[in-house]
Amino acid sequence: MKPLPRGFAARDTVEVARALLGQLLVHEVDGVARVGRIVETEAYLGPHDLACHSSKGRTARTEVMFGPPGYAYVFLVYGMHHCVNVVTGQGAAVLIRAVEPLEGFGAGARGDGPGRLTRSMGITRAQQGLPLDLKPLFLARGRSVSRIGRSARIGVDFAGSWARRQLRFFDAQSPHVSQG
DNA sequence: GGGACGATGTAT
DNA sequence: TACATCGTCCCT
Repeated sequence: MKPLPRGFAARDTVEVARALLGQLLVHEVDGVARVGRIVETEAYLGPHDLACHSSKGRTARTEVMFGPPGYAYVFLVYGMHHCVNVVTGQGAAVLIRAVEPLEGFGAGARGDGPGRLTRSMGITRAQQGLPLDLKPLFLARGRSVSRIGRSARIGVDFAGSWARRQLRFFDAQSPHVSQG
């Protein structure tokens, strides 16, 4: 399986959020590939976006978001769930919220939800800052999405008018999109 | 040093 | 609708 070029993420963040739909997220654990087809994403536009972690300032945690595009930003929420993002640069990133399990998922492991997919694919802060065009964690070409749905982002009600922006994108035909 | 607060998931 | 659970951020 051939990784997408790192430059895939070096575009407008909304464009990347849409282009990621249908592509594959691959994590090799102990030489075994876990493959999910991305069916739900959210765009976090940068320091001016009050829902974006980088809006709280440039800190050790968010530093990778200010680096070059095409790297993984992984964080822990609620003390127990990891979330994985594709950095697009300038403090912006795309959160992967759901994948369709294709390969290497354990029995009963699910991909619907940002915390579920990282758990199922073995992604933790150990993968923070990894380039997404090299093993063990990378993006690859998948089957394109025929209809893209759009909505406000999930769980960012604190962000004022930014909470209402339509920055969540999903495969309208996929049963693996999260409930939100 | 300490307290408030999550880009969630699951059980009640 | 309650709550588990802990890293991060800022000291309100």
